[in-house]
Amino acid sequence: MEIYFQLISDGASLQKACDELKNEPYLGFDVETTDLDPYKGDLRLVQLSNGQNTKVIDLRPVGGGRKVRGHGQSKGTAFKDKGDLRNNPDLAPLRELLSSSKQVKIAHNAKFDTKWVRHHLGCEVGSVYDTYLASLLVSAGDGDRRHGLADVVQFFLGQTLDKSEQVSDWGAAELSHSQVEYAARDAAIMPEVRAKLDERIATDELKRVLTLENECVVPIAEMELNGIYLDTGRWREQLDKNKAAQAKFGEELQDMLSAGVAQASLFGRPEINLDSQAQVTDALVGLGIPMPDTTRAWQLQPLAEKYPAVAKLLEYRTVAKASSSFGENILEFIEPATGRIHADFRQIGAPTGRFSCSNPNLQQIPHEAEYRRCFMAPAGKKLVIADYSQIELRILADFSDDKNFIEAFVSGQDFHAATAAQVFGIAAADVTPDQRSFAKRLNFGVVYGIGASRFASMTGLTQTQAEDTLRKYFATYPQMDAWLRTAANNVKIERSTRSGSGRLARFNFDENDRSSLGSAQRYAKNMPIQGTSADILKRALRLLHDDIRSTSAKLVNIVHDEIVVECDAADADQTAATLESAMLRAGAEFVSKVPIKVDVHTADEWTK
DNA sequence: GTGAAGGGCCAC
DNA sequence: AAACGTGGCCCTTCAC
Repeated sequence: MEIYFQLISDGASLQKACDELKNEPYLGFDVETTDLDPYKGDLRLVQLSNGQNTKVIDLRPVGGGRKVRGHGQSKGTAFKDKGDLRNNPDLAPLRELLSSSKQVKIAHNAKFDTKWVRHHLGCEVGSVYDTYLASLLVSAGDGDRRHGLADVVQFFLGQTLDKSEQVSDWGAAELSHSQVEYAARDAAIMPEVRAKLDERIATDELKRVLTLENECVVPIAEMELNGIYLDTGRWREQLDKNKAAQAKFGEELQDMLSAGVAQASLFGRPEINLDSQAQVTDALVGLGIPMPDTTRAWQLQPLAEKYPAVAKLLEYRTVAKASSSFGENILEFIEPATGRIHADFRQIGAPTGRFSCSNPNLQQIPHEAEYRRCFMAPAGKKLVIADYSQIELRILADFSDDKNFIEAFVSGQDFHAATAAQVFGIAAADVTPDQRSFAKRLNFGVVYGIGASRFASMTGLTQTQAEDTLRKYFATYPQMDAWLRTAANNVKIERSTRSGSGRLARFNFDENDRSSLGSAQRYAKNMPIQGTSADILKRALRLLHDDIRSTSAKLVNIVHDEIVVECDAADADQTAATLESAMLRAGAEFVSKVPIKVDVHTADEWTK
């Protein structure tokens, strides 16, 4: 497939090229780089295309090479030769085109491209259409579908896209004709991909959620570039404590277990791999302990009181987990160029719309202060930390329109105590700690579709008592009960459900398999709630992004219902007000019958 | 050696 | 599969 493209490598040609494209409503947009990490590599090419007319802009970060095989050569000086690309006046037309919101830039996984433009060209991409996110939305959680550009092009256009040049050497002094053509083709195809995708987006009624997602790309790109500061001294201190505890508990456990091993050798205690469930289980059985089918903590807990070795194993597991998952490895993610951690956030990490995070996962840092206090504001800065209070329960109350549940929120009292009072039919002041605890577990469990047996085992109630408490709970909130039942029933009828923004999830279950149906039904109850919570967070991120643009505030982390912003110490109060406002406005766009509550505070450390 | 699967556990 | 939803990371075990 031959396509028309033009290679640009001087200021005059760039100006002309940008003029040609500046009235297009949509532009295919792509970049080629020498690394996946903008802090490590160079930005080599920026491609823009209206579908017919494609410009490949060579920023030529490597010195020396001036020729591109098979192409005419430009007369001017290479962009990079004039120093930092961010200040190069020859690139002004490109920056203007990219940062304009009049031309929607269509890119596949636009977070990647916008990060490079932000860091290397110093400008924010104005308006984004992400075909990767659009494809994910259309697939509605079908995990079997792939969403690479080649897969999406194949699926929506029926064309085969050759991606073999993707991993070629983009730092080469001379790019081959094949490389440049590949680069041009990836940008040139985007308008057509968007057009086809958009038809599906329209018929599946996904316009609102796609807008939500597209508007969130740049805020997330910036958050990844911002990174978060981790005090390595503090982290090492905690890590050393854990290592010492692991060694100590390991020794003690080893001693206790060896008593149950048959062949105690002449050479001393036989070594057991304490991280092997199989070996540890064998040893515990050898001690005469009746072992349950799994050795997971919740199963072992009841045995811990009677058997010291089990208690020791649980202690060991806790510190072993801490020193493996939350130890040295996290320090390796600190980027030398910034001294900060730049994790990867997947915007549609779950079909519900929740983010996922990796390398490292900043959403699973233990809640204990010993860990969180290591994530800090650098000198002269503050962290502003805000989280939605019981957002999922408020969404459930709003969606189900349950009078009593809404009342529990509107009253503004301690929410779990208020539900306890309603469920047990007593005055709020008379609620015992036990009753409040039951109500709290129920409130949380209900959004996951908890059953009586699970509730019984987590509270210590008998099956009958648990069933009775659940019955009372749902009798107190009849509209909520009805909403959840309808959600479960719709699995078989509609075979799909949606969040507040219209995010779609289709069900995949085996009609004849009860547990498969059951799990689909629990998902159907949970997805609209979890999904709307994600919608609200994403909307808040966009509103926040626009509100802090010209301030010292920077987004540094998000954890499902929490937003962490770093700013100059002097701006902390203003930032807190801005953040709270953005989150409240976002909530109000999806929830109207229940007040949204945001807890916000300012600190030097990421702690409550 | 490498990679997938299984078990376990951290977050919300 | 904890008959409670969504993720990622670490370790062992087992197949290639």
